[in-house]
Amino acid sequence: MHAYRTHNCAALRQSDVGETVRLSGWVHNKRDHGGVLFVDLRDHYGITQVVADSDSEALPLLEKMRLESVVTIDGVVKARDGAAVNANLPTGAIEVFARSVEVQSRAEDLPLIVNSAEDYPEDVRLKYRFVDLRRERVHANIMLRNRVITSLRNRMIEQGFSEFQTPILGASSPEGARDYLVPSRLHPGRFYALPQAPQMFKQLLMVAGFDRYFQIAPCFRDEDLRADRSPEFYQLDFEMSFVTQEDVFQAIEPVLAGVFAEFANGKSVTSAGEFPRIPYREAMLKYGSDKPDLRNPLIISDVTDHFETSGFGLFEKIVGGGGRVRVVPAPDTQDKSRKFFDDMNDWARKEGFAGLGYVTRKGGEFGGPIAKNHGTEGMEKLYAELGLGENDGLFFAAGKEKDAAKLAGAARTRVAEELDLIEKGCFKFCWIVDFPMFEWDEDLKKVDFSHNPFSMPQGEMEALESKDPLDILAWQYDIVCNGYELSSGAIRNHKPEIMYKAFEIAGYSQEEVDANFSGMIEAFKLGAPPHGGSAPGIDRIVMLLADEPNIREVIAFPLNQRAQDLMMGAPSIVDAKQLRDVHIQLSPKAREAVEQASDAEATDMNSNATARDQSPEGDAGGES
RNA sequence: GCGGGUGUAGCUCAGUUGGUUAGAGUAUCGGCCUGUCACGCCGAGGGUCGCGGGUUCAAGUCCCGUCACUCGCGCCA
Repeated sequence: MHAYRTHNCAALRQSDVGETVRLSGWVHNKRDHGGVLFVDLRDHYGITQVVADSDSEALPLLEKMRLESVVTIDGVVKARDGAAVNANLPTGAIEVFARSVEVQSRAEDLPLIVNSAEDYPEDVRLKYRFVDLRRERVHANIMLRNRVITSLRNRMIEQGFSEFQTPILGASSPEGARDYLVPSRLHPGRFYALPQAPQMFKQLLMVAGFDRYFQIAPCFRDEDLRADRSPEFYQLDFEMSFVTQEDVFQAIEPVLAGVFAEFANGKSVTSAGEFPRIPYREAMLKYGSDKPDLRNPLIISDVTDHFETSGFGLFEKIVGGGGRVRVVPAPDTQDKSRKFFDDMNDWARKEGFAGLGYVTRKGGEFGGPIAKNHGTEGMEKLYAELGLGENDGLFFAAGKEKDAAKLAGAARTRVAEELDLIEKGCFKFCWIVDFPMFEWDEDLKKVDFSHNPFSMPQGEMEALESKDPLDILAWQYDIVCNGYELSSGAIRNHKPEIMYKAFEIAGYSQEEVDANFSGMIEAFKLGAPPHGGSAPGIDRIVMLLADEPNIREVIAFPLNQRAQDLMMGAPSIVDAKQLRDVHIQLSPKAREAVEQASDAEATDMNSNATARDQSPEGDAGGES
């Protein structure tokens, strides 16, 4: 007989009755009836009820066994009597009568309870993640993640992509997010950077002639976190040669639509080939966002021209100053109280906006200060143009175009949530296309890249030379699903002269470009195919499929919101020798912080830090 | 960096206008119980009310500061 098990904890059925079996697992739950004891034995696969009574030598041992101890049970499979059958359990028709038990590992008092769906504070969950991961929901999430990644990989291979690995220790790039830096021992004063994305390398793979690359790529960004943002995350990174934007869309839509349909659990999914394409400017107007949630039926409209001359002075002033007025409909709000509308305004102010105006309409009757000042005739004209009914309210966002769009976008989401208008049970995809190549940087008073500087401008060199930079669009696109940005991608700029020109428009000299991006520029001078790609975020895909509001729920060992690993104590204090090895000296401020932390950890037994941190010699922990 | 929320037993939470010895559930320990599956019943232990300061005869409760976690903004694809 196998040392630990003949079956897993989900395997046994009616047909196994009478078999002598050996099961191993965790003590999930116990029900002690004095003369008879029930133990729910759990492993990765499921739960089997183990029973022991006074005829079994296992009884006294099992009685004393704490929850989450690991045991091996030898016993016999018995059928359960009719009333005792548990229909909720796949193994519910049988139980294992325990003859003997071997204790593999005794559990002490638990910091959180595995057999409960109770919500625990995240710091407790993350510090004891190995226990947390035993719980049904997170365990299922991590397994879903595994299946999603396997499916993505297979689908990419089916599409003719090959998987490659790219370096983790790379060069720092001044573009984009802050890098995680790694000091170099062999090269004093120099640093590696962890990849924000394998951007350069995947493009170089195209230059190297591999044609279709993909990778389940780890990416790192040293920026502040959000519920849907982790400092380390995985992307389905891919790149293709000799393709147009359309080719990229046709390659990836079946992969995403396919994997979502596979794991959507009954939810509907936008079909491959039917992802709507929404130009960036249209998205900003109609949805007030470049990642619109298309489950939300509300559409924003621009009504600026109605308020050029209006009795409503505030809007007239904003419009006169070049601002815009955007509106979000609030359909069928005839029964909503004044408080509903005032609360929306309070919410907008709390979010840092100037305020959210509103008009009520109940049975055709307009209400609210804007309607009063603007006049019934003006309001009717406005409503007719927008196609609104006699019970539809209207929220107003006014200000500079960017602010008005942003407020309208936030209000669109808020109104739809309040009125419960968001369609359920579906995944709605879209492409956001035609991103502007450049934007006006208000702080630096100059033109700058609005997104990725390595995207090909639409119209290429001719556009750069002849058009207003702010009117130039890029072959750049995002995939959005239910309001989450799943990926961004582009047809790359593979022509050095166009790249120099684009950087010149953004105020960078050829020397600066050469200094920062010499590797790629050199490559493009030695025969580069036109190429493009994208990189859907895997954590976000799993998060959507698992219907989780937080990315950490689908990562086995996530960092907390301050980018710490509460279980292993990262980032940790390192000893002086390690610092010397990599030619690093701490600033006075850093040294002070380290000393304070060491003192605090030495005295504070409630500290989250592990004992390892306290060892000044640094020789106590790890596997080195 | 900024704003919101939270912080009371190992864990989840309650705690009134400031007023007796800070409660419940769960976990743990002890006792009872032969058919439960969130088993049930009886009992016990377990508290620096995040921390520091202040107001007061009296603070979990009010005020100031601070720390931690979290959500959002800034930042970031």
